[in-house]
Amino acid sequence: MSSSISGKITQMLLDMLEQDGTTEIRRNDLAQSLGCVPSQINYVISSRFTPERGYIVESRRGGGGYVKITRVSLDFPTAIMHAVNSVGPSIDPLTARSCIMNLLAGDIIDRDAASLIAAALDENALRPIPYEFRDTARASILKQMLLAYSNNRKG
Amino acid sequence: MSSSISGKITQMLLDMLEQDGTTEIRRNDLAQSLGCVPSQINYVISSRFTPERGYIVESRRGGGGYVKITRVSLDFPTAIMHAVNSVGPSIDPLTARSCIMNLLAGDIIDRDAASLIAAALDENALRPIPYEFRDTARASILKQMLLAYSNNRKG
DNA sequence: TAAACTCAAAAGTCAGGGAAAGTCAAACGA
DNA sequence: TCGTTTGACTTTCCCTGACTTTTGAGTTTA
Repeated sequence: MSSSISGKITQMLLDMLEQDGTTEIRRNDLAQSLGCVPSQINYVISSRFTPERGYIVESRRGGGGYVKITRVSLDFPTAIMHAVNSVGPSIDPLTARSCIMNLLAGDIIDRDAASLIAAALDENALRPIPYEFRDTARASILKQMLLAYSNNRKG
Repeated sequence: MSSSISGKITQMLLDMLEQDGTTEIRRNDLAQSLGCVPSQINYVISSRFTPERGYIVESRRGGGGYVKITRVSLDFPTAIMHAVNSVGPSIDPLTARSCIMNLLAGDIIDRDAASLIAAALDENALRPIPYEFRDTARASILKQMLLAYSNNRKG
């Protein structure tokens, strides 16, 4: 498992996250120090530090660029994480709506959040997206928002 | 972020604005004291202190020239409408982000809302959308969310 | 004296080069 | 097969310097 380079990268990132659940790296430096090509960092991040596993990833290109990984706090996340994992890669408007309503009804999210999430996932908001991509986009947005909400609830 | 010179300039200007929402600088002096070329001040201003992000910039050339930056603060409905109208049909990730941050800084939206909106507009969330539609989708989603937030506050 | 004429001191513009991360598809391997 | 590894190419952002434009002040001229 960690005999592979990807395993080592994963372990290293996990170690860095151990401190306070967040870490900021320079992609090229990390690749350098681990003896791999920079793009392999992307591979590891996109295959292991996904929303489903409770991570938020931010980055910036150009001079002074960085990649920042944040682990969502696992304080009261189980319901949220359950929702995130149950969404799957694609979700239609009606299912999305009832997912939100369920979370609201279960007091997992508050009314303001429900309203914002519903707005973002609405067909009107997603109209500029070609039809065949809408449901996957909706799923992705929903997961990111739930994760952000969960992350915010740590204080 | 402030590892780059542009970041330092940005921070410095933000600090100056902190006082009373306005600041007047001598471009050359500021550049001198920060160890950069004068035109970099223009770069920072034109990329970060735009009307879209809630700032107005005035200046004069020649002897006794200056650059003046003012942060506009508006009441809730006006600010929301201004934001919605200033977005246009398309918006890139960075501009979207600072639009949100500006609303947050002006106490127009709260921290939870800012975090949720930011998550929905993040490149990660919008990744399933083909590149050429992303910015228009982002703009559409942003407007819908702001409108929803606005409606929620009234009712 | 008033209009016209320098002139230097500011700020603005722009294009190009460099640095850093992202993308993608092909090759590879257990 | 399916996950890994690689590297060529793209995109974004930062930084610089040469060149342009504007402005106010001082000087000259009718």
